[in-house]
Amino acid sequence: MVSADAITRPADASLDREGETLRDALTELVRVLQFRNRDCLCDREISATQCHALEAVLERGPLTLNALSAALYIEKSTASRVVAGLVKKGYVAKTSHPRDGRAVLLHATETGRRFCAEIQQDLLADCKRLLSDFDPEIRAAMTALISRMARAAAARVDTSGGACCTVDSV
Amino acid sequence: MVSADAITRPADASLDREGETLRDALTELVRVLQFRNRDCLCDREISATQCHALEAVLERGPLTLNALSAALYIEKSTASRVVAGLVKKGYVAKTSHPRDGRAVLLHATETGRRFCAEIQQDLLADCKRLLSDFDPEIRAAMTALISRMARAAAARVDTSGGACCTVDSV
DNA sequence: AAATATAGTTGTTGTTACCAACTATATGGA
DNA sequence: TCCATATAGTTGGTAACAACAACTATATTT
Repeated sequence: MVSADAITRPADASLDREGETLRDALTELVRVLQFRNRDCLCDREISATQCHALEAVLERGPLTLNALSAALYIEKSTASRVVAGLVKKGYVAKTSHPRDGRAVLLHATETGRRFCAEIQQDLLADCKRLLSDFDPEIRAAMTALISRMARAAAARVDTSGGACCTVDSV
Repeated sequence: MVSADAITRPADASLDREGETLRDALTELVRVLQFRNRDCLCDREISATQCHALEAVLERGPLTLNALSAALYIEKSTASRVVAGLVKKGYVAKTSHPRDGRAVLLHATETGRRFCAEIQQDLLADCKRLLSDFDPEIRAAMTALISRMARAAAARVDTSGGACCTVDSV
């Protein structure tokens, strides 16, 4: 359906069409995944943001709060409270920074590590189910590309402190 | 549903690996897009959810509140308040349902339509910029995949009105 | 040593989202 | 017909998330 036709057409037309498809699909996907995350996580009494924070702490080693807030694109005050929740649940521990008395270093606890692994396992199963519909070669290319897309999208985001514009509520 | 042994999977290891990549990329993508949406929309003093609701009303014609909440996977009370915001801003109008005195029909106003088109245009530009980095054939495959993924993910979500903790799909 | 900058915390507000309780209309059965 | 039950939306209450602002405590620079 897309193969020969798309190539003979002007690149612009297919880009337009694909852009629309992508936009709509991404909109829907984000919405669905938000929902799925809520659904999957609330069982375990952890929120999506807390889960992201836990993952970030695990993946990127000991982190300061500032680094975490940058990684999640959220304000440091939000990060502070999210982390407070994780600490209360025993998934994350704070230690003081060896070289900076103001700063805090966040570590995942062993419980936190196991807990996160469980969740990751579930999400992995979900992703594998999704992927298993596709041919192996295509699958590999596509995952690589989505990954690249995520990075590209991330790169374009202005992470300057999660600053928004005027939040003038109507 | 097809049981695992009914299908011969030649590349289980690669599926594992790709599943992980996909999971991580999706996590990041969702986060980035949430942020982008916030950032892009707050300019215009509309929230992501309100925007989704407006889109849904536009795309699916006159909708009842129940239908809207199903489309967005949110509780009807949430939908009610989100719509209240849109009505206050003049983007959506309520009319009474011709055949059901309890129900309400939601229409987008002309202002709402134009407003949504603007936003969609911006997001489209964004998606096109993203896509333009890739080769046309790959691009097409990628959009198709994301589109399909969104549908697949949506299909697996329990849309029974935003109910939480109904994880049967693991 | 004083001024300035930075890391986190806390106060406050607004949105989103849930569940529960409620009102008003519809529908089905006795 | 009339009452019971179901359904469509709204409102109350609560909690999480996320923003900005103001604050404390430590670092750094002048």
